[in-house]
Amino acid sequence: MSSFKGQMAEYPTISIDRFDRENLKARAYFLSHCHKDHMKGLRAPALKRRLECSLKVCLYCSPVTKELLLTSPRYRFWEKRIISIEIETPTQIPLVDEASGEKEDIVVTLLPAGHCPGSVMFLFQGNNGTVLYTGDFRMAKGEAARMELLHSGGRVKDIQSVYLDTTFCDPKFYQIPSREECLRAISELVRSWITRSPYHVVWLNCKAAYGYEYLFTNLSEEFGVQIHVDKLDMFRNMPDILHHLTTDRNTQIHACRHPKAEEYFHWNKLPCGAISKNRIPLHTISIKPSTMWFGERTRKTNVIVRTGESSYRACFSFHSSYSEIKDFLNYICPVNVYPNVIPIGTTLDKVVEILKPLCRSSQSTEPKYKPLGKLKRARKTHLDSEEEDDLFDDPVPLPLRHKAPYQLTLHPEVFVMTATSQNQPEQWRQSTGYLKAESMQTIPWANFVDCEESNSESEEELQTPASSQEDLGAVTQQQQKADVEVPQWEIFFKRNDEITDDSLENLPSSTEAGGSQSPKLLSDSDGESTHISSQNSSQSTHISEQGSQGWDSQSDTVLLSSQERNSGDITSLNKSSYRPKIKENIPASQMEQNVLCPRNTSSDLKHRDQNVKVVPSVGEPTALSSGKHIPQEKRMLNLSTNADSPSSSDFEIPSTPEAELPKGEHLQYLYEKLATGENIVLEKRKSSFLDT
DNA sequence: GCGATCAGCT
DNA sequence: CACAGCTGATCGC
Repeated sequence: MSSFKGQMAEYPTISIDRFDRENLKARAYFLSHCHKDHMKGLRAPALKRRLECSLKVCLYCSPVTKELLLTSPRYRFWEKRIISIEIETPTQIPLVDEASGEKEDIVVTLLPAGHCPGSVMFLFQGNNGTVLYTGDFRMAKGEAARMELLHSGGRVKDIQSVYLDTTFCDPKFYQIPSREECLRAISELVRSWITRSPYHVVWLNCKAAYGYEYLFTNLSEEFGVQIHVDKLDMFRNMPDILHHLTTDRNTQIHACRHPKAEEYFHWNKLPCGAISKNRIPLHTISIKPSTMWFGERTRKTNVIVRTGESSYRACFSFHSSYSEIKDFLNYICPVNVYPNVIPIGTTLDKVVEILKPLCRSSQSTEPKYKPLGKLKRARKTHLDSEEEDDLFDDPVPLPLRHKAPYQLTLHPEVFVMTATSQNQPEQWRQSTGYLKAESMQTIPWANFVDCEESNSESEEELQTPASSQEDLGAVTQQQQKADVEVPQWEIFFKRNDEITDDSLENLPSSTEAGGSQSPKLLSDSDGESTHISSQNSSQSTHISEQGSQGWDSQSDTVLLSSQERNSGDITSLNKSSYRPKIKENIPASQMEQNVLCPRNTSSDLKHRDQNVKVVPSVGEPTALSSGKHIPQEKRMLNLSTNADSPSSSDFEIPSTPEAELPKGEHLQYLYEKLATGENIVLEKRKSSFLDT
């Protein structure tokens, strides 16, 4: 639960994720995602009054967050005051004190946070330095290195402070199984059940919160059935989610809810009341997504745990694990870090004690070595100087700014005038790291999941199902093709530890992985659940059978490697495909928007290499960022036919660092590619614009 | 009646 | 396991 008070030391005139008390006088508001604990005061009378008395104060958030927020009537009054900002698009925002007229500008960039639909981190750049507010986030190891806008001139930006999601910043949460690992396990459990008969149904016992959508969409995609939910109104403009959901109870996968759901389930009744189909009783299992973790010295265990005859708990986390948090912070290496969350059972001091050593101030004055090239951290950089670095002044060839961001200036008054078009963006960039199952499997040898799950009921499905192997093959090909077309520039950001970790050496061959070496993902635990968090006894019984097998029998490092091995998957998962789209509606306001949003800021900010002199139209800003340049008509076709959203991966997003580790010759090849990468990328960019 | 807060429960 | 959020009780306006 966030204990962030809303204000950052560097920019106290803006408020983020808190809207009460001192935040009532903020010059601008920011909402990182649509979870209630980040919306405190957002619909309180005090803020409502503030809004009525002010002409300029606005709320800034991602397009998806805006849509979700405005779905609720209680927040409708914000409608004219919300300005959505495209992901990864540095945007200048005026901060005006309406009493004095005093004004300063700040540039904000929204970065996908992987927490729930629409969730973002905010990167602020202004006169008081660059700061990053993470909101709630889940980022896999190595993922920060692939966020282009965290970099400048080939290096990590000089970030003064990070306001960090420390929900799991405790060594006991050392590892949380990767998203795709969990998804795969759940998927296999679902498969093992619903393929038995049309009367075998699964109830996903999810909490009332955004964040499970990628589970729904992936299961729906995989099994070709829609997920039954209570409400889908909020997704009406996000076909990629909407098409996987239904309010029709006649489906084999349910995620509906009811206050007495548990009681219902006890009587074999679904929360929606369904109990039979064609007068034949349903056979139901429940799967409850829960956070499971593994301490540093805890052996890996199952991702799915059986908690009753028909009840399962499946690993699922919206937040980064301890090691993911540390990896992230270590990479960013800010001067200061401020925890947003003090997990119960720990203290601010303890959290800071963990995090401080990863910050610059506590490290040697020598710049930290990063394989990327030399660091130029020593110098205090401001917006200007920071962005002025020559693209090629580093020893290693540097990538282009592939995602050359647009720079917009948003003025509230402009927004009001363009509210109509703002409300109907035609294509959204999903701000969360959502994924399709296929997209996880980008690298052939990274694909064996260290864990296969088997239904304890009987069938030992240790082998990767044929279907997923086929998927894998297809994706792999695609990815390899992408590798050729797109410089995998992030390899230059690869850290030493990533390269030298044991993920390569210990990576089982595919046959190994598919065979006896696969640990179980599932275990019976009827009633007890301590085996997951504890490092002891009861767990070891589950582990022991794994302990005699291959890498699982190795020590802690191997345990960790299972996570690392998968982290790349996470990335591709996060980045690749989940892009809810707003239905197309590109009105004349497109032009209007171009007129109303003068691109007058690039010069101010000297984002030299990011300085694209085109303002995206409201409806079509992301052809570039989504890495696709499908003619508009085609895209519309896509929308109207199938949500089979172009599992379009971000063309510039590589897959896993671990998975991606190229062999020597491949590396050489990539370097060569990089040298010529500019043209490729520029062409893509241009064609994107042309498409609009 | 509404909001804020807290306990209880998932 | 913790999370996110609901319900219901209580209190104050």
